[in-house]
Amino acid sequence: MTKIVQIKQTRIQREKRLLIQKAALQVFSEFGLRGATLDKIAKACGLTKPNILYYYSSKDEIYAEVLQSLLEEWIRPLKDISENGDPLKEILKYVQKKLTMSKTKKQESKLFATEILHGAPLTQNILAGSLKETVDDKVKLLNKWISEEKIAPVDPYHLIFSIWSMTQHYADFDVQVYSLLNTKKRSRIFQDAEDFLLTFFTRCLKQD
Amino acid sequence: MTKIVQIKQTRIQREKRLLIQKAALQVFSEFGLRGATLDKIAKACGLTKPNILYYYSSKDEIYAEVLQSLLEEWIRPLKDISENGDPLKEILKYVQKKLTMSKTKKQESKLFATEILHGAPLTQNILAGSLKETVDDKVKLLNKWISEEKIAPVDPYHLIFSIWSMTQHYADFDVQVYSLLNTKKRSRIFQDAEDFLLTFFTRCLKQD
DNA sequence: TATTTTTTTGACCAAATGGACAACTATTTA
DNA sequence: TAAATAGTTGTCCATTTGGTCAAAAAAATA
Repeated sequence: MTKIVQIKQTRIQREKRLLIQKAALQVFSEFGLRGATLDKIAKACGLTKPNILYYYSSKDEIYAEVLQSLLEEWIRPLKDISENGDPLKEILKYVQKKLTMSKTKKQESKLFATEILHGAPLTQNILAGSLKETVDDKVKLLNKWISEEKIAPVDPYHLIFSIWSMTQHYADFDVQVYSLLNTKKRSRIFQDAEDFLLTFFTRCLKQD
Repeated sequence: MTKIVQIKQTRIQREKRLLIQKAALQVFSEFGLRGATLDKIAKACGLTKPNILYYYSSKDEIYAEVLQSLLEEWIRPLKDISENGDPLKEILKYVQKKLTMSKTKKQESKLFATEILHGAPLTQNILAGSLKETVDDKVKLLNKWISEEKIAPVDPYHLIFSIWSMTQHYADFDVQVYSLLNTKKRSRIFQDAEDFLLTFFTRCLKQD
């Protein structure tokens, strides 16, 4: 008796898996892993619960896959900071990219935040692995720029943390941010945020 | 028939309610509202589940009370920014206070973050109410300082957001922060963070 | 078009969980 | 110390929820 392993996905499998992932991202980011239910995901994508379980063997597997595909995307922009560009410009470009992600990938940001907040049970190895590698690499670059007096001296690790926290704040804490701004400022929030952040980091890093 | 309403709490009630609140904070901050179970809370404080429900009528009520008492404490430091002190010093003092809270009140920070992240169902009115009042008040003060040229011009709302996000990051994302730092830097993380933040805000706000 | 394979679903199950309650114990008060 | 009140718990229940399964429907293939 041979076990038959399906290698190639059918068209329907590709479509439905994507559909489920999208719905799952939405539901997980709103309710967290434990607050999300298969029924909610099912409703969100218009499939039945058993049908979802035909494509994924468990809720946890869906979560793991959604998180996995998010993580790669999440780390990527950091890698783009280039040794060759103008140091300050490269950093500001990164800030802008992260801020844009907060605007356009709010669900992803929230899901990531929830995961880390609750101890990163599925992400720890990635944090300590490929993310740490990339961060260490960029820390070296930042230190080089500092020693060459191309940017003002700061702790590069904490500089990176500050970029992450300030930009992601606009996605993760959007409810708070919106609550505190009046209608006028609310409509130009990302514009204002960009102005603020660019000014901020420029003042802090500019070498005079 | 008269309905008897108990006004004064007994000693045991005070003690046990506090015990439950402490345990609940711990469990809620780790698992979120939906991930936390009465059994977990019961175990964490060494009481039985029915016993907990003798003091609180539901899980949601416990959550609401824990969150409520946290919120007041959370907002308070902002109020301490004084019109009378030296502007830059007042702001830096606030940064320091918030950073200290991230160190000593990690659970509170995480619980607050989770609540906001998931739409602040129980907090929205407070955000839009007393917090907004306080923020608006301080925004006025910051604008005054700017117009008097005592600090450099920045958007005061976003300045406040930046303080919140950067300081709270060390509590909420501790797992990530720790994963990325080596042992040596890990042990002086809050020291380094303080140095970084004070330098950062000084460079950004100093009027020359 | 007949056959095989993939996809879908209604009905069902077991475990987890929030909560009720009556009986019992400990504490307070008169 | 007796009566009243407050506190505690074992047991039970209903709902929610992750997941199963066999049978039906749809799609792909020969």
